Amino acid sequence: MPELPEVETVMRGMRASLEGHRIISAVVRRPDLRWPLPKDLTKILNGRRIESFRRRGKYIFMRLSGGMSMLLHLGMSGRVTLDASGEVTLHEHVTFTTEEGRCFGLIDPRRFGAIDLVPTKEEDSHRFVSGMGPEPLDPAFTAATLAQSLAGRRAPIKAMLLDQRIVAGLGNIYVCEALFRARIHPATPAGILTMPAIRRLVRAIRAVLTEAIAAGGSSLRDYVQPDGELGYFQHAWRVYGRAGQPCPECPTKGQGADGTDACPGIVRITQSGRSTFFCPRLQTDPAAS
DNA sequence: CCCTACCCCTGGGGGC
DNA sequence: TGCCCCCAGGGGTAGG
Repeated sequence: MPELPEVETVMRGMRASLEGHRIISAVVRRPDLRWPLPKDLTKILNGRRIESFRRRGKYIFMRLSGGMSMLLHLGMSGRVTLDASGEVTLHEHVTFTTEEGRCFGLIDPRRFGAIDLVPTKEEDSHRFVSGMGPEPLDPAFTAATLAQSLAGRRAPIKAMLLDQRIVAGLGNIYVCEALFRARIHPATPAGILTMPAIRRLVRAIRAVLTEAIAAGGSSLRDYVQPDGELGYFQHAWRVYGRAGQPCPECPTKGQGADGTDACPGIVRITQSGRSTFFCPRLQTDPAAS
């Protein structure tokens, strides 16, 4: 679940309360997450100092003393607790304690999340992140590079943007929101997008992610910030989860002298098994005209 | 290579 | 109240 803004928020929360701490215990209650946890996780982590944090796409690297990094992925339902009392809750599969007296744990009911260890020097060649596309908030992510990645592709732009090899960190919510802001129909074959459309798309992706991070992410069923605060970007969604509701940017009702321009409201369709939300009036389908 | 369908897993919500 | 079906933020793999 958590997409880039939520992962960024989680990472910042961890950084604020854990940087500089020394891990003195790691308790594994369930090793069977998306992949089995490293067998000697506890032994390897014990005694290491938490030096810094880094996010790549939807993954968090926690850099530890001794040149070791712990890689963390939250899957669909993953959450990090930062609980000074150390109280363990249901589905808290791993719990760490620091010398400074703080506990942090991974809660993940669906267990699609993952934890792995990698030498810090080899972070970028870890199989989870090698082959990942550019960071969308990095200057290296431009209309030119995105156009190059989309050239010749016939898959819908929605599916392309969910592909982490094209651009890192986007998920279902922010792809829907970015396509709406860019006025692009989600079913448009990626390769036929014009350069102006791709430029709008890059701007829209940057804007929606930046705004969402500033809001502390979107609080969904499972996700809250590590400090327990709620992100509030879900109130800023314009199309996601709003099927049947009026489009926030179309005139309401009875527009145009003959009424032909009326907006039917936000529509939900299914693309490769996942829900897509869009405004059929503003996000025009090139195949329909 | 490209693309779709399906699978992993648990829980919440709506309809009956 | 209970049950059953659908749905959910991700992503890897198998197969056409």
